[in-house]
Amino acid sequence: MVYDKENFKNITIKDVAKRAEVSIATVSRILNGKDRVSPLLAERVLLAVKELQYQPNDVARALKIKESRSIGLIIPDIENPFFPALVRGVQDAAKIHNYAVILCNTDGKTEEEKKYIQFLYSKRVDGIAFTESVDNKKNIALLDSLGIPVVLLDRRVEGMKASGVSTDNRLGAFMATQHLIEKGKQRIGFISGSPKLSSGADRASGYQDALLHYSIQYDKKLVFIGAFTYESGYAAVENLLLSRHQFDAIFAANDIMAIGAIECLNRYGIRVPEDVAVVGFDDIRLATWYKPLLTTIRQPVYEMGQYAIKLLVEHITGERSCPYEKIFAPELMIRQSSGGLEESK
Amino acid sequence: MVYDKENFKNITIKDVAKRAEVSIATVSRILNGKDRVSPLLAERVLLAVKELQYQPNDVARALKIKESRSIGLIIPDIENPFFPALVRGVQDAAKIHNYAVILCNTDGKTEEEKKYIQFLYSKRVDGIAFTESVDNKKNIALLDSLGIPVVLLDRRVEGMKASGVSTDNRLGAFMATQHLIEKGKQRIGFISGSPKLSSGADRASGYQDALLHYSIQYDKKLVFIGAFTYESGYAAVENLLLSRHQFDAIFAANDIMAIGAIECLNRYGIRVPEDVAVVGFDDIRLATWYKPLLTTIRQPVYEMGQYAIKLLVEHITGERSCPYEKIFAPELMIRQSSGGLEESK
DNA sequence: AAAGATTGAGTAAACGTTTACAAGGATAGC
DNA sequence: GCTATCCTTGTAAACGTTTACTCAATCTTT
Repeated sequence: MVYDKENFKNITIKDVAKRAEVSIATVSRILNGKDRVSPLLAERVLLAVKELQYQPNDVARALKIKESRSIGLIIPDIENPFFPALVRGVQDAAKIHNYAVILCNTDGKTEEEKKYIQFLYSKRVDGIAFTESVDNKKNIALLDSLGIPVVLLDRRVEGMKASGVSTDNRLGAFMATQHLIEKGKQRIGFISGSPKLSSGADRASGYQDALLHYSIQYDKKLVFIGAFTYESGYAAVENLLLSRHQFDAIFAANDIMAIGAIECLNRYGIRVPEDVAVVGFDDIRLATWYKPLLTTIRQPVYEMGQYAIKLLVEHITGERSCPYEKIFAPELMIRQSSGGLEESK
Repeated sequence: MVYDKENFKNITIKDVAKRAEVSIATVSRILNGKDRVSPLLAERVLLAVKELQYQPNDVARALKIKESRSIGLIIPDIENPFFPALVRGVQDAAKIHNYAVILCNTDGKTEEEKKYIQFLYSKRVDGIAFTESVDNKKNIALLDSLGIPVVLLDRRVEGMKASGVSTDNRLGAFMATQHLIEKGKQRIGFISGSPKLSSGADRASGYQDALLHYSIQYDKKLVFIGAFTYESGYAAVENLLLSRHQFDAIFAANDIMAIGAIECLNRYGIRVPEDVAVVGFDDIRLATWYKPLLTTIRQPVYEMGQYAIKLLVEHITGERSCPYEKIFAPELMIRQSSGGLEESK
C-alpha cells in the first residue's frame, strides 16, 4: 500500500452540500442539530453524508469554535505501576465526554513538564490533568497564565490555584502505622517518598501522627527518605540493617518500595512477616500477586482518574468556576506481609 | 481562579506582525525558517514573539497544511501489564518527532476499535499505531480506505496491507518449550492465548514445533485455550488438575496466565518448580518480582513501541511507501519457575 | 385580506495559519 | 545608465468549519 495523500481527496462539508443541493450552512446545522431545519432537507443531507462517508474535520471545527475537544494528561511514567489504572480512569471518563487524551511522560523532570505544557498549549488542548513531580508552583502558574483549566492528580492543592483529586494520604499513613502498632510492633521503620510531594510529606505526617497517638517515641534513625522506587526501598532497608538498629516492622510510602524492602530483607535471611512486618501504600495490582501478599493502603486510583476528568470537564464548560478539592478515603488492605488478620502475641 | 475564556485573548501571528511592524507572512516565514529573510526583520520578529509570549496555534496550522502532528495509539488495555512499556516506547519515539499521541483503550472490542478509528480520523491524526484485538482485516481495510498510515503492534501482518512490528512468537514459543524439554520434562501442558490473534496462533505453533522436533507426542488433553488473562491461566490449570492427566510442566502463552497457573498449582499444594516447571511469555516487569521468579520469553516491548513509531513516521513523511514487517528476536530468560539454570535429572 | 410575526435557508465573514503570486529594491551585466 | 536578475517582503487566497445577518416564504392575527 502506498500512502499517497494525493489519492485521498478528503470530502468536505462542501461536497455534502453540493450532493444534497443545499448550502453548507444547512449541512452544518443539520449535523450539529442546534437550529431547526426541515425534515426534508435533513433527510437529503443525511443521505448524502452516508453516501459520501463524510466525517467532519475536527481541526477546522476546533479552529472555528476554539475548542479542540482534547485534553492533556501529564504523568511521570506510565511504566510506574501506579499510573496505568489512573490513566485508564482518565481515558474512560474522557471518552464519555468525547475528549481525546494526549499522554505525556515527564520522568518527573520539571523541565519536561514545562515543555509538555507548552506543547499542549500549542495544540490548544481544552484542559490538562497533571501529576506534577515536584511541588513547585511554577508550572501551575504557567498553566494559569495561559488560561488552561487544570486538575492536579494525586496531589494536594496548595494555595487553591487549581482543582485537585487525591487520597487522604495522612490518614492512610496513620492507618498503616496504626495497623502495625496494633500488631504489637514498636520499632517501625519508615521509608518515605519524596517529601517535596504532598503525597510524600503527608504520608510522613501520618506515620508520625500514629506514633504520637500511641505514645511511641519517634526515632529518626528508623526513617529513610526514598524516591518511590524499588531501588530506594531496597537501599533503605539495607542501610537500616547495616546500621544495626533494631526494628520489627517497616512502613513504606508506596508498594514498590515495600517490595524492594522485602526483597532486601529476604536477601539477608529475614522473614516477612515473621521477623519483620511490612506495609505498603497504593495497593497496586502487584500487591496481590507478590509473595507474601502485600498489606497496604488502597487508593481508589481508577476512580481518582475518572473524577479528575469530571472536574476538568466542569471547569472547561464553565459549569464550575472555583477550584475544588476532592479527597478520597484510603482503605487498609490486610494481607500476609503484615501477618494477616490474626492478632500477634 | 475562574477559567474565563474571555479573559485570555489568545495572541496570534497578527499581533506579532503588528508589534514587529511586518506582515504576517514574514512572521510565518521567520518562525518556520523555510524562506530567507533579512536578519533585521528576523530579530524584530523574534523579539516580538518573546515579548508577547506568542505560541503558534497548531490547530490553525494543522488545518492549513493538512498535518495535525498527532498520532493515535489503539491498544486493548493500558492496565494489562504488557502495554505500559509499549506505550512508553511509542510515546518517547513520538516525542522525538514532535507528535502528540492520543491514547485509546478498546478492551479488545472490535466495535470500540472502529469507533476510535473514526474518532481519530475526525481528529485527522497523521497515523495510527494499532494493537488490534482480533485479526479481522475489516478495521485495517477501513484505515486503508481512509488513507491513514497504520502500523500494527505486536501482530504479524497478513496480506501486506500495513506495516507491523512484532516478536518472533513462533520461535519464542519453541525456545520456551525446548527449555522445558531440556529440563527433562515430557508432559508439557500448554495454555494458549486467543488463536485468533497472530501472537496466540504463532505461540501455539512454536509449542508444537518443539514437541515435533524432540519427537514428543502432541497431546490435545494438555492444551487449553486461554484468553491472555490471569483468570484463564488459573482456570486452565484447575481443569487440567481435575482431569487428572499427568503433567510435569506448563508453558503459558503469556506471563499473567503463567502466574495464574502457578497460583492455582500452589493452591492445590503443588510446588513450582519442584513438581511442575512453568514458563511464561513476555517478561513483564512482574516476572522478576513474582515468587518464584518467572522463567519466560522476553519481548523487547519498549523497543517495539519505538520502532513502530519510526516506521509510522516514515510512512507519514512518504519516506517509505511499501509496508515493512519488523520482527524482533525473542530471548529466553531462565529463572526460578522452571528450575533455573542447572540441568535436572 | 393585509400586516406583522415566525420560520427556514442561504450568504458571507470569520477562526489563525501557510504560501502562491506580485511587486519593489537592490545588484549585476552590458 | 538601462535592462535583466535576484532577493526580500507584502497581499490575498486558501484550509473546512460555524454562525451572525439577511431575506423570502409561510403562518397568525385581526
